[in-house]
Amino acid sequence: MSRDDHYVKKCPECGGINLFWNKDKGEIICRDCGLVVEEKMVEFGQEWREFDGDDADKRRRTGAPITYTQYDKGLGTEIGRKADLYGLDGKGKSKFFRLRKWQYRISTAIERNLKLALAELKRVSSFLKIPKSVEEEAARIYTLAVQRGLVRGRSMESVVAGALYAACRRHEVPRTLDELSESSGIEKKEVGRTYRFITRELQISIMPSNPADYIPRFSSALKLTPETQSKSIEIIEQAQIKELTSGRGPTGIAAAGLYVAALINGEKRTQREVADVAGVTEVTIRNRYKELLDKLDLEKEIKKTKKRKKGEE
DNA sequence: AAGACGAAAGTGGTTGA
DNA sequence: TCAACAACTTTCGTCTT
Repeated sequence: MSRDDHYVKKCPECGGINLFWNKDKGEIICRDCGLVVEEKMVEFGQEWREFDGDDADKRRRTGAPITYTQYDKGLGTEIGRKADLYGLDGKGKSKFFRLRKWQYRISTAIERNLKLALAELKRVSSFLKIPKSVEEEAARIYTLAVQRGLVRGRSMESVVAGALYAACRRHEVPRTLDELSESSGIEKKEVGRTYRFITRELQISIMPSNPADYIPRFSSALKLTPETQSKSIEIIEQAQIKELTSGRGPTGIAAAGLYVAALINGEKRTQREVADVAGVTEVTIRNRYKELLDKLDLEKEIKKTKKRKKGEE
């Protein structure tokens, strides 16, 4: 598994192929649109299995997280090469062996943990119908988290949920915290907390999620037509232009946009129904909805469809 | 009777001193 | 570390369809 296989060759934003891999910062940037395609690239091969023998001339990876963002490639202390023994006195040697024993213990513990965690991750992501690529990203994030010892004091499940949430966000196929919470059995608060914690600790930067990303899922859950779906995305885009979206919860905006779009296309859903699939309350939908009506001239359109409906009868 | 509306009080998280 | 603050929720009474 070479590292390159995992990473997109095309910019997901503009489709450009003019990607620039900045090895020092460990990120891939699209030169056409400036999107940071991948950051904090890490080798995710299975090398952690390999440091048992002394013969290996390969890089050891135990314990320390290896990111390309740090000047010394992570904590970077590599224990285990015979060559390192030269010039050590007795004390030095015993220290060497002690450290290596530790390294061994840590590594097997990590391995065990990973096995369990990846099973859990698989379960949750299949429950939520999360794409394979996102699942893999989550696995990477989780692996990093264990290697850094971020799981200590937290349940494995909650870290898995947090990693998944982060992966979904990064791939712009967001799931709500409620959904993660329901499928993993971890409290919503806790999922959010670990999410914030691991993204901060691993320095994974995540764009604020776009309300439009939620539309396809909500829309199909409500059995709305594709026309309504694209209408709602249109509405949300307009809302973003008028800066109605900043600081607001994206799910609320998505819900309100969908609600209005359904109204306009004469596929009315109740606020309750929309609120349920979006995981917000009717009140929030009402507030966003009101703002949308105020700032975007949507009332005309709604009246239009109402009249049209009357005429049909 | 169900849905939509809006006021008021409460919750959890962020921010800035 | 604490208080102010914004967004969102819960609850509840009233209006509309």
